[in-house]
Amino acid sequence: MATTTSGTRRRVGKPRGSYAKTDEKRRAILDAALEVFAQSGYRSGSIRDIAERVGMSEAGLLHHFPNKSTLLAAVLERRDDRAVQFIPLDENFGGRSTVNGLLELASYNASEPGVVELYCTLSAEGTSPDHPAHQYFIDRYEWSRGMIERAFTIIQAEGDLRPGVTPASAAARTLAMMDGLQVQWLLDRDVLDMTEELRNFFRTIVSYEL
Amino acid sequence: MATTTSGTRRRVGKPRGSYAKTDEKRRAILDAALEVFAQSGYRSGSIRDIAERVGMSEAGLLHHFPNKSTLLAAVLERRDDRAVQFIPLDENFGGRSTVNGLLELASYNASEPGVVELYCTLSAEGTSPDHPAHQYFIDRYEWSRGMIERAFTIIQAEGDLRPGVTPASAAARTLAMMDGLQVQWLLDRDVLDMTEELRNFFRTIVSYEL
DNA sequence: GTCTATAGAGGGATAGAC
DNA sequence: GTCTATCCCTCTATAGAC
Repeated sequence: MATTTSGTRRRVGKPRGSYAKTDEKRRAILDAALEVFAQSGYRSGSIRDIAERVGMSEAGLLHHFPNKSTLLAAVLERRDDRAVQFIPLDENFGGRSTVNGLLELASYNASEPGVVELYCTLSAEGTSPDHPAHQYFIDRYEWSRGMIERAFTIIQAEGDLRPGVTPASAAARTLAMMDGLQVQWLLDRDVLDMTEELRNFFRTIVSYEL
Repeated sequence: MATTTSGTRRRVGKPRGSYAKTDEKRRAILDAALEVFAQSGYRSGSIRDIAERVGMSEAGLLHHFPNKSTLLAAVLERRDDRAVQFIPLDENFGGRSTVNGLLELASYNASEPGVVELYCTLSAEGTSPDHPAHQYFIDRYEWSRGMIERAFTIIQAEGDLRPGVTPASAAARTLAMMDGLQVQWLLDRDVLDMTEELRNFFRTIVSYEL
């Protein structure tokens, strides 16, 4: 096999080193796009703004990404594993490790306001059926709920889920709590400690010490 | 006192009846604006779209509201008491009645997707400091947290708050839960019962039967 | 790979006629 | 109170030069 495809780029018959600058540009564009989409949302965020931040023209930017929605998809794809990396998913997947991972994620989020803004803004915007990221968010929530539900099921089997709590309900409520805390935190970062409140929430769900 | 001011309108020296049609138009505009701002947000929602829905020109609409942000303020002001009406605020304010009121509010919300969309979309958009509704949402959350905190303080005094739960934390988390459930509900209305999940949440906060 | 130029759509707001 | 006409801005995307 002589061809490798990475996204839409083709790297056939040329030395890799000559693409270093292109990849750097792409990364710079994605960083700027994250900022802009986070602050203005997708619909109101402009390619012009992104291009300015990265120091190039709109046409220059569109050489790397054919259009705006492709750029959004690339931003989401790039940041997607961010959350997942906090949770051991393979054979090390466990109940308590997932809960701890979510707490660490909340803590990490508090250090990256831009990313919090991005997901908060885009998930609300993305509730519209005609939004380019609509299906992305549907899939993302479905997957996350399932993952967290499995974690709580394990905790329940260990006898550490509080009476009356079901794994499915607790999973949906965990995501809701994380999302909702972010809104209040973005409005006023001093009014609320996201990690501490998420921990308080978990204390009402599981019976072991946290 | 010969003058009455209602918003920016002045009704001096003319019979009230002659304004019935104007008020009707204003209401129609506000209804359309709610739909548009709910579906597209403030920044991407257009006066043009709102005017079309109400069957008039942009200039005609702008006769009633001088500009776009004034229109947004009017939409928010009009729908603001919606939530408050579910909670007895005067001398009848109480712990359990507030919790019940919030459950009824969640139930009402599920029957008015447009209003849920509006607040979900705008509160996320409004986290930006330059958004015209930014301060509105800061004030709104602060007021709501205080109100709910007072309710939980009463419940605590009655010995019905679960051990380890503080009124302030429970208040912030109650709002977070309501907001977060709405996002998931808007993405897929069959995946989740907002009222039931809010009730499940309250069960982890208070110790009396719900 | 990046630019200029431009097309073509859509937006907020104002002036002035009726 | 509502309209048409208009101004001037912003936006995405494409064509084609370099």
